[in-house]
Amino acid sequence: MPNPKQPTPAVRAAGGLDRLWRTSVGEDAAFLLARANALSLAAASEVLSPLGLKVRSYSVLALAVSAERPNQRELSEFLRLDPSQLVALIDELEGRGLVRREPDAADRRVNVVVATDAGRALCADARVATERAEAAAFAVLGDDDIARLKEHLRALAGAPEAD
Amino acid sequence: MPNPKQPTPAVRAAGGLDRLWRTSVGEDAAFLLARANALSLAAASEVLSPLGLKVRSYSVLALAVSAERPNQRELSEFLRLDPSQLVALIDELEGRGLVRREPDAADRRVNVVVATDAGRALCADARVATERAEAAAFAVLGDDDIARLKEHLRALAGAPEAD
DNA sequence: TATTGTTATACTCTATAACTATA
DNA sequence: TATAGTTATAGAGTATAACAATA
Repeated sequence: MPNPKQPTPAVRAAGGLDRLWRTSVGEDAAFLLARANALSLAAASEVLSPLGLKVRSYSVLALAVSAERPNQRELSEFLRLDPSQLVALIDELEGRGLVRREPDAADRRVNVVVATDAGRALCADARVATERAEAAAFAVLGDDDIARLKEHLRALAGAPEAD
Repeated sequence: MPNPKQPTPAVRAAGGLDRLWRTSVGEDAAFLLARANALSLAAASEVLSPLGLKVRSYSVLALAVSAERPNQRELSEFLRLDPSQLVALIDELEGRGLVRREPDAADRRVNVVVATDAGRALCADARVATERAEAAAFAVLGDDDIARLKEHLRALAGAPEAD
């Protein structure tokens, strides 16, 4: 139901939601962050769904496509998901032929997760779709503001400083 | 497990997570937003837990404390929660004597949710705690940056323009 | 007939612990 | 003995539909 419609009668009768935006909650950075995230997540989910991907599986796929050859433990820490959750995500992607587990030669316990050609193709499509959705979701801000916002979020998210 | 520790051996052997930050995922605004939100959420949850509150119940309580006298439908739309979820949240707060349902005189179907004295007191404590936690979580940014970030997030979150 | 709040239910995430195979 | 990946399971969170009271 978290899908927005027009306000219901009981809300309009009370004067609309703007009233509530003026409370302390509407000033709370954590609340704003949560809301912005929910909207961005919903936008991404919507365009990924026709491709058979969720935000989670897309982020795994995108990392598997990269040249960095991440192993499961790295994906787990980077995405802040439990290793057991990654198993399920990778199982599904592997079952669809989008991704492959390659045992590391140096340490045969670790699996490197790499994308197949099909995975690369799908990921490219998904990337176009999400970038378009993201642009729409962030359209209320100007380009400079978006750039600054991303810098700030990178800092909050704990990204390494350098460049 | 989403609780951070020091990197595991398999991660350090691969060169640390900074590699993965340099992929396209590390540039994705939606990913950054999700990560920043997860960290802020975890920080808030941690300080609210000793007060017997979760982020959800705290936001309901904070709105009930406000002078705006929100009804359940307004809370539902503002917090983007299904009405049925609010029932459970309010049931719990009411059971603890923090909140009261007051039937609206004009339309007896609607319940206005108002905080009790105990609810106000607890909310005040919770607000101090979360503000402190928030300050710590955002400490990597300067005051000006935080102010600008909040403006941007307000815009993304769909807050009304005026002031 | 429509709407508010409620109940019931199924489904998806998330968290936890125990297991295996390698080291 | 410790770690990577796996399995199994229980809990929290989420979405959906149907219901009673009121409009």
